[in-house]
Amino acid sequence: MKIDKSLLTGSTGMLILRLLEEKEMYGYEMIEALEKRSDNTFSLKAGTLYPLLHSLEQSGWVTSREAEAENGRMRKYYSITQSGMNALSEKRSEWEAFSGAVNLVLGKAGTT
Amino acid sequence: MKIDKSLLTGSTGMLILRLLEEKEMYGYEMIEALEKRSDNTFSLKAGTLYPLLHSLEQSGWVTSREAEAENGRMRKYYSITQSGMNALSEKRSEWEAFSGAVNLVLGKAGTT
DNA sequence: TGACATATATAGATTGCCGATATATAATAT
DNA sequence: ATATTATATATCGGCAATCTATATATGTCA
Repeated sequence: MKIDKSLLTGSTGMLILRLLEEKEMYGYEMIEALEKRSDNTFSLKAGTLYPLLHSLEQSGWVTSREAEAENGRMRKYYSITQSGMNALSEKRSEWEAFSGAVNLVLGKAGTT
Repeated sequence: MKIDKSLLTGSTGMLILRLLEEKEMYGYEMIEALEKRSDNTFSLKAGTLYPLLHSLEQSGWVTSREAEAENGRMRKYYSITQSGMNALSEKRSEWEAFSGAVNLVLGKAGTT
């Protein structure tokens, strides 16, 4: 099914932080990981991700290092910081509250 | 808790249609109803709602009629159309897919 | 009378994401 | 050898959704 893009708004940063909570990753890798882990529901665009990573770094939620991959390519690896973990935790709570409230309005039972 | 506004993006139309599915309502009433039914999580602003209602009407998903309330005030009552019900059903499915995918990435169990 | 709640409306600003485009290298196909 | 595709990062312009601020008008209460 085609998801209205605007539904995604605001949650992308949280999803990226969540990926980095598990392991260090580089941008391109995140796009594929997000697609796979969401059962092909999300396909984050490069034009969305890279600026977002820069803003996450500016916020101090992630740090980056450049490194050469086995194949000789240069990649920029991102890791989550402690501050980023706190932010993720906060965003998780917001998501719980938000989705719970939507479900309340929609009239679905037991989804808090 | 303070919900990041951008989380709401794209779902507001669905929530309004959902309210109108139950009964005819006027704008101001919807703001209060949404606030109440979401446990004070959502507080839709008038500057968001009224333009949204106009666009829902333009899409043919709602119709409006002006009527005088008991107190003599003029109100604009909105009702959902058949086409609006179809749209709501579609948006519900999108919401299920979207929130399910977010929960997949977040790593919560059993939230499809 | 003045303040506040009710009720609808529009304009301007902000934000988040996408599409398009650019650059560069590695892998694969012809 | 050369062309195409996949990998990898990046920026810019634009659109859509929401908010803030503002405007207008009426009813209610102190």
